[in-house]
Amino acid sequence: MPHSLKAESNWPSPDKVSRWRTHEGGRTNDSNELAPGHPCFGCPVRDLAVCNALGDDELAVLRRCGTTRVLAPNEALCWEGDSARHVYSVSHGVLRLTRLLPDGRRHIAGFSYPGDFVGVTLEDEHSFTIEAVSAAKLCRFPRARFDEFVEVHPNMARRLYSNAANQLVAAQQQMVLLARKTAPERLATFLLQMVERTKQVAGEPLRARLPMVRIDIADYLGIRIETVSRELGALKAARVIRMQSVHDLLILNRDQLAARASG
Amino acid sequence: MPHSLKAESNWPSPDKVSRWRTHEGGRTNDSNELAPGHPCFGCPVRDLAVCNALGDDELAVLRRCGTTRVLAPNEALCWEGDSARHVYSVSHGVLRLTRLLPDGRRHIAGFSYPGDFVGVTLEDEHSFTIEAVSAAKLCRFPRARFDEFVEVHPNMARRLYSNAANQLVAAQQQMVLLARKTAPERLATFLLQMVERTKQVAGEPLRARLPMVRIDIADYLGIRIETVSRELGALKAARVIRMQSVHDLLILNRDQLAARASG
DNA sequence: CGAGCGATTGATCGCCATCAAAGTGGGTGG
DNA sequence: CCACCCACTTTGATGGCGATCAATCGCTCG
Repeated sequence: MPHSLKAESNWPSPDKVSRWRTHEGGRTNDSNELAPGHPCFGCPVRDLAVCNALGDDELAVLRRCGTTRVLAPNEALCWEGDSARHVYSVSHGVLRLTRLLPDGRRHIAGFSYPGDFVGVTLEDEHSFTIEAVSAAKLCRFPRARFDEFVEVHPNMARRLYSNAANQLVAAQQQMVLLARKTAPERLATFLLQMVERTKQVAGEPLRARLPMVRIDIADYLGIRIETVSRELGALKAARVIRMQSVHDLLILNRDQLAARASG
Repeated sequence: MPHSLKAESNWPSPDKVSRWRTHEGGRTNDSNELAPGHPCFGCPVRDLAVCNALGDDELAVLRRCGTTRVLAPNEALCWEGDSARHVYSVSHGVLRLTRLLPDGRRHIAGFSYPGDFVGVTLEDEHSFTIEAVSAAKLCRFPRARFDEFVEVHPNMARRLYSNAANQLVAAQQQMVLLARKTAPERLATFLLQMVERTKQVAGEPLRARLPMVRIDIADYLGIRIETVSRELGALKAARVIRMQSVHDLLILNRDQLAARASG
């Protein structure tokens, strides 16, 4: 593991990994095929993403062309304009997809979580700079090999299509937000999205984990960092949220949050 | 032809249609299969869209389940939330895909031109209200039949995927515009898009046809109608454009327009 | 303990929205 | 054929939201 990762503890210990695997119903016999040193050993997204669409035999084929890539926070996976020679599947951590205008104005098209594809494109070049928000780990596939694989496995092709369609739906949602919502509405909408992406514990209050820094939120919502702060402050003052820490919110009143999001 | 179409002259006369067909290289023998009364007779987008990905035999199969639908200006093809029972391919005219916030704020996700698919979704419901900007004509396919067809024709599946990928790229472009560009930049960017979609005549000055009304432009760009007018006025004053009519612009200085679009 | 970065809070400014009032032109009916 | 009408567009005056500029806070790390 490269030294660029600040804390070893960011990664699951081996026995944690084992627990995850046994929690995933159905495919346990397949763990027998994997040596602990194999790149896919203990991958927590076995039942998400790429792998979900595949039978064990198909997966074995795909595995052979995949390697892993580890990113430290803020480390780039690729730059906008790089030739698109690989596709990736996120297994740990969160990434951001950013794009710059010539004068440096920045936009974040989205955040990618474990189970998401990144770097998939029909173009020759990556259209985004992809960076780690938090320490991240990915499966990397050479594009040529991946394309061949898709060609032979209709399930994977369907999966890719459905992935593109879902991303399109999300992008259309976001366009409405950017075109027509006010700053408070943007923040509320964003927090609801983050609630969805945060693992909740039954019986405990609703939480929203914000793995990214304030400027990432601002560049995602098309506002400024000061506005993000002020609107969070307003939600706090209105007792809609409470801040456990800068990256960790409690949602005290989800209905109120939804009302402020305007659809 | 329904009376809702104001002017018969909006549609190509039969001999015009014939000229178009002979302009399309390659598939002329296939015209023998079509009686003049057939819905696909003389379709000017035979080599675009759906049909392009298919051989003549495949196309014949698809044809059997397609009918045509004609729309008067501002007539709706479907409403946001309607169950998505059909998919369409635009053959004439321009459509707009709109979405409303609960309080009536409107956003236009995009405009669809001849050759474009519309109404294609993986959801059960249409996610947009689709309306005619100008008098329009479409090929309509029952979704169930269309899905079956796609299932059996990998070329069509690839075509659909590529279509989704392209729409995604366009949506990502538009998000940057909405998140980070100023009003003058938005207008300039939009005009460049319209130049691309306008058929140019070699040797004549560059033109941009704007089939939609000002409020559609505003709702597409996330600004107000008055701002659209003012920025068009500014471009006119700067001798970057000239207005032949409200819907028809001459581009006097494309480089200047590109400079004002900021990428 | 101090340095430095990110977050917050405060003060002011400017772009674009909003409100208001013509101007324009295509279509209709007299 | 002309005059009116109505919808769309343009232009003008004002205001507000969020950007910008500026200062402070507070946490993490050396």
